[in-house]
Amino acid sequence: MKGTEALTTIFREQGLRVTPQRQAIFRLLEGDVSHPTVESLFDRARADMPTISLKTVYQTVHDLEALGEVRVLDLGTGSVRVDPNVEDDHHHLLCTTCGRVRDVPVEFDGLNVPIRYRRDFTVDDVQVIFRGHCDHCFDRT
Amino acid sequence: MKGTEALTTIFREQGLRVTPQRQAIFRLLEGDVSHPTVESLFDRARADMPTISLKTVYQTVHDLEALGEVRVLDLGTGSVRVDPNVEDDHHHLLCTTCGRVRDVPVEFDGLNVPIRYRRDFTVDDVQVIFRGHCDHCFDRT
DNA sequence: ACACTAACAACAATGCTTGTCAACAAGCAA
DNA sequence: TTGCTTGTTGACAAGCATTGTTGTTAGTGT
Ligand SMILES: [Mn+2]
Ligand SMILES: [Mn+2]
Ligand SMILES: [Zn+2]
Ligand SMILES: [Zn+2]
Repeated sequence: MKGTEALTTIFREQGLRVTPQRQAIFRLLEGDVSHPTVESLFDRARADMPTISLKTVYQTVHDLEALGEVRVLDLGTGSVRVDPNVEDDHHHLLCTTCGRVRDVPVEFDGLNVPIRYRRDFTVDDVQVIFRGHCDHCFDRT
Repeated sequence: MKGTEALTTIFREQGLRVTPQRQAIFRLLEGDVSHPTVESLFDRARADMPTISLKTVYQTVHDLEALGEVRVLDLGTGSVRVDPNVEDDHHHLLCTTCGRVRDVPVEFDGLNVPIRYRRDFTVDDVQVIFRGHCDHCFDRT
């Protein structure tokens, strides 16, 4: 994801307005590697802006997604995760106990559909989810 | 997934009761490769049993899942899919337009987390989703 | 400063899934 | 068979994440 100033320019170019709410969300997302839920962004934004609404956070996240500045991930945890890392092609490690998400770079080759199963189908995107437990949660079993 | 008679035995062994509703669902799932939603199972079951409730279908699907007879997949389509194919280790091809799901056998090697990213983490399961479009939907673009 | 209109907060509504509970029926033993 | 025990059913309400609605506010280009 680009920086706040760059995003400001991009938003204006698209006819989108840059509000204090949106700037707050830009700042929260910049460099965040935690893959936060929208709700958690909302909670953190509310610390500074008590009147910001959840809808506004959703709205801004979707706008960022439409501009390719974030990716919205559904890892099957019930709520969606926002990933500002769109620069590196990567997959995800998910702790099914605490819900923490970690990036995994794409280092394995050969991840594609065998040709005979590709028949009648065009693949646009591959999502890989490694599910398991981080050591912190593993110890507490 | 095992056959209806085998499932009947297994359910009774577990202290679960085998009702006409459950047998109807067993029959619907047997050999179904469409990865149906619970709602679609419900609709089909209702054809024969007009009074069956959606809750009952969810209940039975979850019981089957607990016994390892089906897998419940969340492919990010809004509702969950039921997969009676637990015999073959496989991944999925999803058409993001029509929602159709197809199996893809695991033929690629090397699908694992690079060692240095595996640190502090134990991987239990890998889910791969290939998203794209089937030819039928591709033509209508 | 002005006018135009996107974005805001508040609130209601949606869609999928689960909780509650009284009536029911499957399974088992006598 | 018969009756008892207990899991299951169906109807309805509730939960949770996300989106729709709406009158009002405020960002933007002029
Ligand atoms: Mn990521
Ligand atoms: Mn499958
Ligand atoms: Zn954990
Ligand atoms: Zn399709």
